[in-house]
Amino acid sequence: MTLRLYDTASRQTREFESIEPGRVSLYLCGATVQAPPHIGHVRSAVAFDVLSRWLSASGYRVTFCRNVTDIDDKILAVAATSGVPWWEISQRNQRIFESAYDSLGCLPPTVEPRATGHVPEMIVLMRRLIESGHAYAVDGDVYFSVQSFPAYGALSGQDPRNLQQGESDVESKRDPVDFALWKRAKPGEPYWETPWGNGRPGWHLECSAMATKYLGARFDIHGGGLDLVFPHHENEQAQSRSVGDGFANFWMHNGLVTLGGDKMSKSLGNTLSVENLLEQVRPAELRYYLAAPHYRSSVDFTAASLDEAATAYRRVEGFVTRAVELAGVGIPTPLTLASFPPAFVDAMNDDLGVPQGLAVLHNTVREGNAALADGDKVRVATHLRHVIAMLSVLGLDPIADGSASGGGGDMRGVIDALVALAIEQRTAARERKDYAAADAIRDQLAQAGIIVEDTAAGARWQLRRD
RNA sequence: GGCGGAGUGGCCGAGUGGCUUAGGCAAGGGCCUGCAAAGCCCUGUACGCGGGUUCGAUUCCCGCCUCCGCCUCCA
Repeated sequence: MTLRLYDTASRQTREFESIEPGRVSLYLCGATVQAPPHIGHVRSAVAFDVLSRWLSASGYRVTFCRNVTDIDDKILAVAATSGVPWWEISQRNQRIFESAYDSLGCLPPTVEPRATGHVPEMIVLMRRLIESGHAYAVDGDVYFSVQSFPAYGALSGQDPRNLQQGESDVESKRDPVDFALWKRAKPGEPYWETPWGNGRPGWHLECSAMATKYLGARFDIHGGGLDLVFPHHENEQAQSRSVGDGFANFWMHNGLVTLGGDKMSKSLGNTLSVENLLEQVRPAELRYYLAAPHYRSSVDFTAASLDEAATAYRRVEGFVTRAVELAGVGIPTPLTLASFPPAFVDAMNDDLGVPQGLAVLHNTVREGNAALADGDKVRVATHLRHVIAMLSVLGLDPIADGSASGGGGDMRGVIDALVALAIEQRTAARERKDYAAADAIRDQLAQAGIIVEDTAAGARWQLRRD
């Protein structure tokens, strides 16, 4: 089976064929850096990171562009109320976003353009739009004329005539459904010079300009959260296609994270910050939680389901830890489709069927654990390779996390020696059947956060993970 | 009002016109263990409601109920 992906525009799962053989161009709407990331932001990042990893494993060279919206109304509003310059707000939050992406194992995009760095490209696009009659300038504002583009609404299934009232400051628009490409600067606001006056980029325009600059007039996949389909993506497509650019071939949208059934968003004030969640679980556990449900389904966050995901991940991690102890780590090779169990490949090729893929993963772990119990090194190694490959596509790597070596970081050597001493005494106690003494040692170690387990090959230990 | 999505066993979460009817978590039983832990084995027959099509529907069709998203900034 070859890769099939759900395309929002055609409302069906279609066979994926890249425009250029062996290469995939992917654009993802990143964040408006008005505040630190919440769990919904990173869910989107994780979903498209998995896509990007799967495309790579499938043999494509992926050019991944994820933008940063570093100027917009919200950022200016934060700046105004806090007294901090807008560029400091953007830059600070962008750094926090990047460190969140990083800690969750999202590979850095090929390019991460910022809106304010691409004003010349936006001016070029606006000029093309105005000259072709698809846009008009009024007193420094520039608007897109929706009526000039008959295909408007095709992506989202919206009929412009049925839209409820649009933006409030409509007096200068020719038609209420027209949207701003460029916004005139109000007194005291930052601005860039254009032939139509001083102002700043509209949100929709910047994505068209940046996607086209880095990926070309026509590219393979455009992604984002489901809440961006209308109006943002509809508008991007209208801007680019009305001047003859092919724009995105596939539109992919991840489902939203809800809290108590309601969408999590800044405007509702019900966000859960990544920072906060990472106080409750380790990054890999949060990553597992976010990656496990299908990317298009919505996820209703509860602390219990996050916990459950963490437990499930530890089961997999436990296998990797024990398997590495027995079989060692093989030399890492680049992933190809041959690196995975065929059932996993089928699952992923079917619109990134991570849930079914996880079923394969857990079955492989169970077989691996059985092989471990048999002390069958060859079978253990085979299953370990598969498990590591599957985890890698999901952006999870217990070995690099240090978990597979029991944790402890730089102090590992010291701790190892100390614990070995205690375990030696406990083993001696067990041999003379002084179980009270043996259990006392185990309890004391447990209080120090060290879990001791007896196995056929002797006692092993690891740091408690909670 | 318009457009779209969802309701699955105690919970999370896939999927399918019938075939061994995912997977995880939790629970109970068993094996292993000095006892644990981890692991392995076994158990659990669910698909919002009402009709219809069919030999047979959770899966298709119709109606209904409930919930969510978008139509304004939003991953």
